[in-house]
Amino acid sequence: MTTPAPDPTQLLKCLPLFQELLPEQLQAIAAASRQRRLSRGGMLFQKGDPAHGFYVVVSGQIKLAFPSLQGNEKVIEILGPQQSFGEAVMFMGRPYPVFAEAMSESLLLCIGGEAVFALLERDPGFARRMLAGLSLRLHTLVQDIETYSQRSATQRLVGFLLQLYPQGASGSHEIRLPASKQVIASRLNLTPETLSRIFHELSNSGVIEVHGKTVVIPDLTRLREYDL
Amino acid sequence: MTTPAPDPTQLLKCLPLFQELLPEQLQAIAAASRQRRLSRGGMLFQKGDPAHGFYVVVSGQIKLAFPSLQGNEKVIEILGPQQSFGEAVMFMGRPYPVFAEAMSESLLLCIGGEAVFALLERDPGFARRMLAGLSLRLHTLVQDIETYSQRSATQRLVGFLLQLYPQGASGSHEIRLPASKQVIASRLNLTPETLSRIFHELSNSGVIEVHGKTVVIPDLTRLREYDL
DNA sequence: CGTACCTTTGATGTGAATCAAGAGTAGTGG
DNA sequence: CCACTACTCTTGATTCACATCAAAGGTACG
Repeated sequence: MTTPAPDPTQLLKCLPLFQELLPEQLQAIAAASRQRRLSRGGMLFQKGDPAHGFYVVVSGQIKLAFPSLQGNEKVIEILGPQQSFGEAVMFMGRPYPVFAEAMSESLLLCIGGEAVFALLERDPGFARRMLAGLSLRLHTLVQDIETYSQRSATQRLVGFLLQLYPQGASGSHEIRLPASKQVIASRLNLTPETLSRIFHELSNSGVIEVHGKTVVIPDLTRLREYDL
Repeated sequence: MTTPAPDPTQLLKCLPLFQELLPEQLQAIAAASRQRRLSRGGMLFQKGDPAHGFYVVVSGQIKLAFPSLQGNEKVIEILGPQQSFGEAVMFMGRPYPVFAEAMSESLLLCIGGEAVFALLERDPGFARRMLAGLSLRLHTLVQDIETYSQRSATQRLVGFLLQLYPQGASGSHEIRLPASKQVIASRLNLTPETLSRIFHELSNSGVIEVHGKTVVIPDLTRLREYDL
């Protein structure tokens, strides 16, 4: 039933973060990492759990979110293959500020903190790549704040769709939503009802067509206009 | 008129980031840094400017914000002495995503990127502190998003006041607002009108007293209850 | 002491949440 | 293959928090 365990070294070397490491360094990291399988709905960690390392998504999808008293959680990020998370928390030796749940059958690599710290000692280039990676995330978050605070619900959705649109690809004009509309609504800080209504409006004005999880964009330029 | 230029090395060694550097390392950093004076309203950099280094506030106050078409800008952060900013952008070699403006007569240290990169090569401990510093910022931003998206205007203000409240200090019960109410409103993603009304409500219910920029908190516990 | 900017106060407007059903859609097991 | 349950998604009516508009005090400072 379960797919065969892939070689961790192979997986690691595909990550931007580890791109330029020497084989022996890769080995060291690989040795300090464990694989972790989760089925849909499985919890990787809870908010408040202590962090001993960071994670890389190999396959599947993981969502990071805040639990909420009334069960309506707030999704911070939806992570796919090749994306990593938890580095920041590891460096600070703090508990996780969010929880992580698998949205589908997922495979993860869990990389122990000690190995990273050891590598940091020896390879300044590694430090620099790590720093750059973290900076990128910071940058993204700053933009998220801009988004949340200055843009309407419609603009947020359009921005999201545009971001999903394969770079420069002018062929297909078709997007597959990466998650259920509920989850996307939460990511965009909207209720499912509102999201539904906006999809409807955009359809009516002919800017997009929605068929289940498929969104067709007949005129990219026109959609972009909503993005201000 | 201008205060005498202080010794950059003295300033640097007070910063958490540079706390444990060797004197010669401090020298190197100091050599690569320039001082920068700004008067109230002076611009340090604009959104979109290229980043060649990062900044440390020595004295005064700097605000980081997004420009906005209609002139109503969105304040991301208000930075005081000892705080630094721009590291993330420097590592990515990207232009600044926000602009920086002095809110009062300010003195800054501008630290060149090359010196930092060089130090990174030699001192893994420095790398680690840098990483931790950046991680902390990331953490804060994630919390900011939680704040913006899940909390009411009143809760945001109370949270802000609580954060301003000197740690554990049970003596004074008195806070000085670090900026004009306008600016604070923006930082909390509110209009000045709304902020004013909330201050009024909180005063009426006796949880706080407001006198200009001074806020008195007669009962800390009661204020905390608003914070949920 | 006057001009320019903060801050307050009141009246009104609105985007999105909430509440409340209903309509698909998808797995489950007989 | 067809109910049976359980979601996810839509649609409409209503509400509410906060923004916007407008105008009047306050305060700071050249």
